[in-house]
Amino acid sequence: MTDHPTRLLVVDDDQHIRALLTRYLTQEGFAVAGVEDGAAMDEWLAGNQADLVILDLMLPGEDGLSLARRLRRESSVPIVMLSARGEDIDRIVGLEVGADDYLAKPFNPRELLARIRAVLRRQPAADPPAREDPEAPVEVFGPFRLDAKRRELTRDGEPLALTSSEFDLLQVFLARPNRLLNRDSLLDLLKGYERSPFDRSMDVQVARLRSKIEPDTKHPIYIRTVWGKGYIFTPQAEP
Amino acid sequence: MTDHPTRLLVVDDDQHIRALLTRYLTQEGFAVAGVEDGAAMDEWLAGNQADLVILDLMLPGEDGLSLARRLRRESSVPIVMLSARGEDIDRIVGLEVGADDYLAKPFNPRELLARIRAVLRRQPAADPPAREDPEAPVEVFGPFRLDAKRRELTRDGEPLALTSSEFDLLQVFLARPNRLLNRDSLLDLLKGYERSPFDRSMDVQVARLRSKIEPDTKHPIYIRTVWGKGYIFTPQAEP
DNA sequence: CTTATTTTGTAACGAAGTGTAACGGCTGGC
DNA sequence: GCCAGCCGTTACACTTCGTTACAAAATAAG
Repeated sequence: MTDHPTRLLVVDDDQHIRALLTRYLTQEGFAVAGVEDGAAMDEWLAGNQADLVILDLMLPGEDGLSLARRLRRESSVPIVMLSARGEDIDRIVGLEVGADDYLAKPFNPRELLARIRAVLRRQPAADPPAREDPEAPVEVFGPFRLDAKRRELTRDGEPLALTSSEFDLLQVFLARPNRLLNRDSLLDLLKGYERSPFDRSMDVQVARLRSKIEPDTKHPIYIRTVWGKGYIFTPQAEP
Repeated sequence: MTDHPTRLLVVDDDQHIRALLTRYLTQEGFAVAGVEDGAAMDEWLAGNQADLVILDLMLPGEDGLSLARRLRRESSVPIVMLSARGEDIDRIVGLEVGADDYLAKPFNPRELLARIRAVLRRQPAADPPAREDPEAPVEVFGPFRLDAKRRELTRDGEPLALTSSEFDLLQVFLARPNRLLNRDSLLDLLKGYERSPFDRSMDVQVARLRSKIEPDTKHPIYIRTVWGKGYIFTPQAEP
């Protein structure tokens, strides 16, 4: 679970609307920043991070549609668009551009709030692997090559089928090489919830992953057990 | 149906009126720009396109009548004239010059709105040539090429028939590359309604789309499943 | 060293999630 | 009205993954 308030960025050239939204949404528990156009948005995002962007369609300079496309290309931050147009055709335009929801002006702030919450709720809360690696989408260890974007693992170039959670687990290990990871941490990282006393699911997951990547599961070289403590992932040099 | 808001240009030297009209007409769903005289109008039109021009009769420098004549000479954009003088003679002169309608100050914004709509309705969408959008609505992934405007998909140049909802789905994916999209979001984006607990329609739609674009549906490379979460679209580099 | 206790590995089971073929209601063209 | 095609629903097979049970391994106790 996050330990900071959800950060919203409002991009609208109307000072009045920015003030209104900032006041209202702050009051609802969000951290709200407001900027007036795309250039200011870029500047703000260079130094800050948003959990959701509220984007006006009509902006001076680069317009909202174009901004949304740009945002989408470089991040997966949820977008809610505001627009004066409310017809169905607009919904499609919004979709094409990659917005998550769409609201026609004039709007009821309560409705905007509801949509923001709905979008955030739908946002897969705990996808640790997805935000694990903003930089390096491809990791190599031994004969393996893991592509985070495509969620694909290959050994010597041959694709090796992992299930979703096996992949997530491997990614968590890969991001923390040579580090002891206990079962509680792993479960928290992967599922986002507390581990109950007799939960063995991590053991089983580790066993399943080992069976796919270890040359000899009896003597694992990648994922080693530290008795009474947890597991350590040790990437091997290429053979 | 147009795929952008109707763009209005207000030419009036009174800052107050420009602000009023901009606010009011924006709220009614138009994209509104305001300039204060003929020179500014020319400048604006050099870089933008208007679907209708609202022109004050009394202007500093070149007056509204003259502007209307010039506009008429070089384009067929509809013109609504505003004037402080409300006599019949002016009305006739305004129309004679080529304006499409005429309104005396002080006017009720609602009436202006009604006249704008009436003029636009009369205008038989006769401007397809002028309407080319700067954004290329064409996306490329792998051997595919998706043209949003024509709603066409081609593979290696060969047209590939998609149904309209398959096309919509692909478009939604394409606008959100490398991003986990759960079934709730997809259904909301595509159909606009909540997903009921056992709704499998997205699964079926995804299967149908896969069968048309994936080389091997057993091992999809474009639309991958994340078990328990949703789908991720990963555009591949060109082969 | 022998035995008891704790921890781990893994096979097996079953609930839940997913792929997809088949069915049928609906719509739009003729 | 007929036909074709679209698409939501359903059914069923298959996959995934948490749980459980039990054996093996590691450690602690005697």
